[in-house]
Amino acid sequence: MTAHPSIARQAITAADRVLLDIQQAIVDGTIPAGSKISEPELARRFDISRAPLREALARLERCHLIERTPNAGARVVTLTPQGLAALYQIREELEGLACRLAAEQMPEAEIQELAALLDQHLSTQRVREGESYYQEAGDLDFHYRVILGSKNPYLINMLCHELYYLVRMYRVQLGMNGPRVSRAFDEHKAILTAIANRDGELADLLMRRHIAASRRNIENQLNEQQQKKDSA
Amino acid sequence: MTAHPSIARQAITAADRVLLDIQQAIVDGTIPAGSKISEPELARRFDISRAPLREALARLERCHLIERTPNAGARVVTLTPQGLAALYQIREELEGLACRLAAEQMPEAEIQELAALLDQHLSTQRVREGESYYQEAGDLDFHYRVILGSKNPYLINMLCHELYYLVRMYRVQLGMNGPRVSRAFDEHKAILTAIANRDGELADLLMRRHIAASRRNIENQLNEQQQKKDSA
DNA sequence: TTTGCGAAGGATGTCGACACTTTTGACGAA
DNA sequence: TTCGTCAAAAGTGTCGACATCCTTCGCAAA
Repeated sequence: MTAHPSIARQAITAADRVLLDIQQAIVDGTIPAGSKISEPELARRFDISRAPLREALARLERCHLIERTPNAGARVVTLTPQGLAALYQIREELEGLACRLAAEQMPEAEIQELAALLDQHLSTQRVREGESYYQEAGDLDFHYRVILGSKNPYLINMLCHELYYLVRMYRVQLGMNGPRVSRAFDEHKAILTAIANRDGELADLLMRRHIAASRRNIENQLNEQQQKKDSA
Repeated sequence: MTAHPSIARQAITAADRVLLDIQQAIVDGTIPAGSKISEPELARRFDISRAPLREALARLERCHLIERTPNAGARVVTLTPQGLAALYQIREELEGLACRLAAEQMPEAEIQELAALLDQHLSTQRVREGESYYQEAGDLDFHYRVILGSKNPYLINMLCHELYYLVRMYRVQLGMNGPRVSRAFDEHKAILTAIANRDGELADLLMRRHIAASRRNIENQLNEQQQKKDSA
C-alpha cells in the first residue's frame, strides 16, 4: 500500500542504480564522448550481470547518450555543432510549447514556488558570482519546473528524460560560463512574469528567445574549441 | 563491408522480429488496449526466450505503446481523450517545425518524389473511394516523407519512431473514415506547394492546421464512442 | 612492402534457471 | 457475510553459460 495512490511506487532495481552512475559518467565526460562501450567491462566495473546492464544501456539509448548498432555494440555519442543545432531546434519548439501550456494550466501554488525558486537563485548567484552552479543546476531546474507545469506527459517525458541529459552533456563538457549568467536570470524572471500573467503567447516567445540565446552561447564556445583543434 | 557506407547494416535480430509483430498486434487491437502483458506467455507465444522479449518490450515502451512499472509488469496503454489531446499538441508543434525545415532544406529531387506520391494518392483515392486506405497508410506516408525532409535526426526519431505508432493506434482503433479523406488530400497538396515554394512559414502554418483538423476529427469519434459506452 | 585471406579472440544475442517481489486465493476470526 | 492474514502461485529481476557475429591479428601470396 502506498501513501499516495497517484505516486507510483518506485522499486529501485540494479539497472536503475547503474543507469544513474553511467549517465553521470557520460555527461561529465568520465566516459569520453565517442568511446566504445564494452558490456563485459562495464558489467565487471559495476559488479552486476549483463542483463541489468543491457537494460540500462537501452535507457541510455533512449536519452540519446549512446548509439547502438545490432551485433556491433554501443558507442557514446559525439558532440558536434550540427547535433547541437538539431537538439536546440527541438528544444526551442517543445519548451516554447511547454511554456505556453504552463502559462495556461500551471496552478497558482506552483507559480509561487517557481517565484521562490528564482529568489533563491538570485541570492545564490550573488554569493557565488561567476561560478557555473547557476547554469548547471539552477537554469535546468527552472526549465524543469516549467516543463512539469505543462501537464503534458509526452512533453514532460521528451524534455525531462529523452533530451535533458544530452543538453546537460553539451553544457557540462563545453563548460558553460561567462556573462550570460545574470542575463539568463533576467530572462527567467520575464518568463515567470508572463506565466503569472497567464500570457501564454508571450511566455512562449520569451522562452524561445531564451533558448536561442543559450544556443548561440554554446555554439560560440563549440566553434572556438573546433578552431583550436584545427590549428593544433 | 556494406554497399553504401551511409546505410547502416541492419542485422535482423530475434527481438526485432518479435517487436514488429507485437507492435502491429497492439496497434490493431489484437492485444487489447489496457490489457496486462505477461512475459512468459508472450515468450511462449513467439517461441523465444525472455531476454529478446524484454528487449522488444523496452522498445515498445519507447513508442509509448506499453507502460512498465518495476516489479509489476507492463500494460498496454489505454486510449483516452486526454492522451489524444496531449499527443496531438506535440504533433502540431513538431510536425510544424519539420514542415518548415523541409521547406528550407528538402532537396528538389525529394520534393518531386513527394509530388509524385500525391499524384499516386489521387488515383488511388479515386479508385477506392471512401475506403480507409488513404488515411491509414497514405496520409502517414506523406507526413513520413515530410519529416524525413527536415534532416533533423532527433525530430525524425521522435516523430517516426516514438510517436508514429501511437498515432496509428488511435487512428486504427477509432476507425478513421468519413468525408475528411478528400479534404486531407487538398491540405496535403497545399502543404506541398508551400514546400516547393520554399515558404517555410506557410508550410509550418498549413501543417499545424492540417493536424489540428485531423485531431478534431478523431476527438469527435472518441467522444461518440465514450458516450455510447456511458449510456450502455 | 602491400594486399588479401583465415584463424583466434572478443563482443553481442540468446537461453534456461534461480531469487525476490507481487498478486491471488483460501482460510479463519469478527 | 465480511474483513484481515497468510500461504501458494505467478511474474519480474538477475545470473551464468552458450551460440553467433564482428573485429583483429598473423600469415602467406603477389
